[in-house]
Amino acid sequence: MQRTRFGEMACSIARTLDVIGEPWSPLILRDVWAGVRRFDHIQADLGISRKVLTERLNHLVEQGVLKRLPYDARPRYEYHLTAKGADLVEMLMAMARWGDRWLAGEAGPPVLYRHHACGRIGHVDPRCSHCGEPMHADDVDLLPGPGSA
Amino acid sequence: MQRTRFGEMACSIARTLDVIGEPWSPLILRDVWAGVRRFDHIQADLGISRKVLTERLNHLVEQGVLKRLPYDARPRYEYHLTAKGADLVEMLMAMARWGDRWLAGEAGPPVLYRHHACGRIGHVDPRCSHCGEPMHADDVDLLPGPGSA
DNA sequence: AGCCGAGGTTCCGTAAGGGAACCCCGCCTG
DNA sequence: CAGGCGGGGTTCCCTTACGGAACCTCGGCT
Repeated sequence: MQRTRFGEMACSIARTLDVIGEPWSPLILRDVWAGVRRFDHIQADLGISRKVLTERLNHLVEQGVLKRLPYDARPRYEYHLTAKGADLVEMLMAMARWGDRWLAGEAGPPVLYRHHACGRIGHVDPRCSHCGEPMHADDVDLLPGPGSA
Repeated sequence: MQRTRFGEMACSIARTLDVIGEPWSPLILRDVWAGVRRFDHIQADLGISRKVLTERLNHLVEQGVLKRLPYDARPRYEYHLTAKGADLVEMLMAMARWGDRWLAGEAGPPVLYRHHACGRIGHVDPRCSHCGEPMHADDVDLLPGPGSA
């Protein structure tokens, strides 16, 4: 999509959208994260058109978020998260958390997250990187940074 | 955009995308969060077409993420975050954090976040809601939840 | 030799974004 | 009280990008 490119804006949210903001991209990343790594499997899981899936995968690989790895002597490939891509997962978990809170119906959340360190079912909780206290909408002031040209 | 509706999927990420996944929507929310609340101001700030801005604002209001408030005796309106919308800000901060880490150039991040509780410049750090330890891509297992029908 | 299956590519029809012009309506000014 | 202004949209047309289905390719298998 996106006729207007966001990447030129002095805004990290806009720049991030330039990488993963196209339709389907977050869901493709979710699939790869969850272990659905092959073209046909992703296509079947999401019901996305093969054309668009090709475009999205290429873009995500170009952006260094996914890498394409052969898994057979034949030309067969799997897509895996790079370190840059794995770092996006916390954003996906924040999205999932919001959906769980505000959009899950009676049935409850469709997916649960078990934390390795404590073994319990939990969710992400955004904390300040300095003091560890909660960091929500009203807990911050926005200031111009060095790259605010 | 989105010809395919994501809302029916048993996935909180997909459902969240149905609310804020259309092009421009996260940037509109960022603007409102940052205090740019009026139609013409948002339009000028983003360079979005007025038609699309109207559509997005209506959708976000319908979804209960924004509310439309009069600010004058004349028919003049401002858009504000609802509680549901304010809760989305942690997702925006996660996006901004990723852009700051991976896409900011030499100049550094365009925006800094000052945390009220400690007064320092920081960023969001995703922590487990139970044990408070870091919660990144490799720190969780995904399990089917009650709403996984 | 012929088939299969993964991973794409091509083609066409339709819907959604971009841009610019236009409209409405309450106030303000002369 | 006529005309202008400014916020907040709406309308129109053009172009681009998605959706879907068909087709292609290449290695291996029977």
